Amino acid sequence: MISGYDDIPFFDEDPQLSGKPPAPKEKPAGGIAARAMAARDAHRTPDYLSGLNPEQREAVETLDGPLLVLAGAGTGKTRVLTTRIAHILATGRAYPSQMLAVTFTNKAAREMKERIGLLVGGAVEGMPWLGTFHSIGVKLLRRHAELVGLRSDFSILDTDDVVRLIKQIIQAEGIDDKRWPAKQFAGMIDGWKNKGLDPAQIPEGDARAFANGKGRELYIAYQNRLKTLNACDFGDLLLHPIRLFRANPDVLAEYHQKFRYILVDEYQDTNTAQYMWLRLLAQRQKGTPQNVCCVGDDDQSIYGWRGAEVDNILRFEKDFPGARVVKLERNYRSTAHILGAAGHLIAHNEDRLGKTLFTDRKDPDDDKVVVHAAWDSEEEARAVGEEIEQLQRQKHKLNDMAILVRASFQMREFEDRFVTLGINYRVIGGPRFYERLEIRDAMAYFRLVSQPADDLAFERIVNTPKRGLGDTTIRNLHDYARARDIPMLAAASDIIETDELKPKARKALFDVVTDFRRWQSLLETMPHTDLAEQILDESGYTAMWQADKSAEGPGRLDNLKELIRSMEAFESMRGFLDHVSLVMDAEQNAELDAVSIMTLHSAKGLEFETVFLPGWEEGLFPHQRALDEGGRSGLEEERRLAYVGITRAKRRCHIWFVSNRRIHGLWQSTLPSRFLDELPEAHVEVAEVEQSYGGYGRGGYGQSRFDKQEPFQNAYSTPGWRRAQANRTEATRDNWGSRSGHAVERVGYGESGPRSRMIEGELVAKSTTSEPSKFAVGDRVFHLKFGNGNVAAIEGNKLTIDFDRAGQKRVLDGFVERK
DNA sequence: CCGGAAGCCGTTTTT
DNA sequence: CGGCTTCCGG
Repeated sequence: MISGYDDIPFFDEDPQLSGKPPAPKEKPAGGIAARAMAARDAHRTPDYLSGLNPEQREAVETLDGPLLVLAGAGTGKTRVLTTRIAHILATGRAYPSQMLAVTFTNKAAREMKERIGLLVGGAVEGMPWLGTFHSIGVKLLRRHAELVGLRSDFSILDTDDVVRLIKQIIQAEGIDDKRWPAKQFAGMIDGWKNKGLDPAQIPEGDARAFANGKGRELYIAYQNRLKTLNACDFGDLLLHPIRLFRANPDVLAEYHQKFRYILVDEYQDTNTAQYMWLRLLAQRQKGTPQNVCCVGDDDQSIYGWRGAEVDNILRFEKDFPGARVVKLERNYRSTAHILGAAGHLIAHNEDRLGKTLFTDRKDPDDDKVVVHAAWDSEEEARAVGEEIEQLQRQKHKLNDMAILVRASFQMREFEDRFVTLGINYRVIGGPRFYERLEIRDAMAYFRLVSQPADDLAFERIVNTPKRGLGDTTIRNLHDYARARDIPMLAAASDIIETDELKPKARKALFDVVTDFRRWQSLLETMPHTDLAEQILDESGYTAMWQADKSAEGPGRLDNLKELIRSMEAFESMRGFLDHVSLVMDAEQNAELDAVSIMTLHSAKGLEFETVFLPGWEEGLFPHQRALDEGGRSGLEEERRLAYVGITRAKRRCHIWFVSNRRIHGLWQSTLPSRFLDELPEAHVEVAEVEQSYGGYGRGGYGQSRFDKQEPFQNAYSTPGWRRAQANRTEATRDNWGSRSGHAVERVGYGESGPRSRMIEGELVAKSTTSEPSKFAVGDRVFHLKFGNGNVAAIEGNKLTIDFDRAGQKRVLDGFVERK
């Protein structure tokens, strides 16, 4: 069971505690037994500490006072964090409930819980205050909602709700929402909240920048509206607790007393609001030590563009006087070449505390980091595909390989290629489970049942499925509700008693109101999963998808079932709603052996035996916009991103750049990234021409931009490299080896359509068997990526197809359908 | 209410 | 160029 927030009593979580915090055990009382135990413990290193290196151990054992752990990539950061917690528990310095441990993502929180569980044994039932900034914020707010003008059953709005709400507000103010898009304003509000700014505090310039000086006014209107809706946006989950603590020192003092140890992971990613939040909780009265431990890596700060303040970590020692700083630089992940390359690159940054990763690993067989050139992105994908096949032949698992791109549009080329080659892949990132239409609809039903003031939920589902409650009726109802300052559901309840609506609409609305009344009355008594199912059935929502004849229908019904199933892990509807608002992960299919494709941003924290880093070209990486908008610090963040990319690799790192890339539909020649020039020759080699340097007959482009450039002062002017340029041959045909099935997994992608973004799990072409193909030469077929074409030849399950637009390709038959 | 057509934009993403 | 959104018309 995943523990909800409301099952945990406030101060006496620990049965042993009987209402009082435990006496710290560092000074054993005078009893003989106690002294004996202390003596024994002094001579024995607990198991969990042995095996740590000296720095890690210092980070674990420095318990009193502020501590900053600068943990380089692959230096055992999570191990230190979890061991530290285990150590605090084992030495009896605090109960699990007296530790506040904050992470950025739910994934990180989950991982930490698991690993603590392994260390401490099942004894610790999670830690109630281990979670993301936001989930802990929710927990605080549920307890003290009334102090910030909310009720404790408040709703949490996601970005989509927020935009819709803002749009309404903009329109209500009589502002042209074309000229002043709600989305943009939502972004501005988010930015202000990241900085911890109330409407009164936003800079005058910002306030003027939107809608002819109405920025502040709109922000105020938005906050008022949220209050009426009894709702929070994500920013509020941080800001309300800050307000609450500032306005209620007594409440803050309770938490000061409660949290004996505070831990923050990924400190380099904290924004100003999170920083203020932390300062409030960490700054105790004079005399008591601030047991704050922040762990982070300034070299891996890659979220400046969304409000993260690297400065927080750079300034730690000033903020927390007397802080100890421990650097973890011994790397357990990568080869010396990989570390050498990454280290040399990141040394070009000025704004850093300065760390150098090292390893004892000495293996002459280790590969250097390899830089490859390709003619264009298609060739890049083809060559990467060939390398992957090569590795596969050497028995490397696809799960150990990843392609990390700067921008998601780069993924497509690789996907296309892998589909063609039959290489399994999974795409990580993008829209997720909870964002799917049917999930959001279902959630709106549940939200409205448990929080009747949630007008956004009401408006979302009042006419879904269709009930004949069109725009006119809804607008009437909306006005009616606003005029009386009551929620729309309540307004609906009133209005059906009047004759303001046409009989048909009135009846439909009556049914809706009656349904919700009934469901609300069941909320307390009926198990929430049963209720959820009943809601979806009785509302006609399930039936709506059952009646849907399109291809998506069945999938959506499956997703709804999955939603209900996932509710079982929660104790209440409320707990479940919080979970879905805050935790957006989709589960992965771990069974499937597949190459991972993701952005560099989502790769942070992961590691792979082999990493491919395509697209190292000026303009793409570093990205032009980062340079334009961020100047030097923008460039440095890009460089950190490159550093993150390289340091994901354990054994092999292959970097690519192309000479021509299609940008917004136009072919442009591109220059190799400056980051390539910043790699050290000692650890990097430039690939000789390996296999095909085809250009698919694009011989005319043979003059590469490259050849016209100033001579490179590094390896790219080597003979091998020049030969690579010269040796471009005509296209080699696709190289079909025999291989078994193929599967595509879309982790976290919702919605299907022409470009399917569904998790497909195992699918499509199961084998290379000799089973006779169900296609015949001459068949007219359709392929998802290549469009329509005619079958030209068949070998087993592989078809050669002349596509109308894409030319001749060889494709597994599972990927096409007969027209 | 649905669907075609026109227009717009074009990093990175969590909560 | 092309994908996605939005808008208007049937």
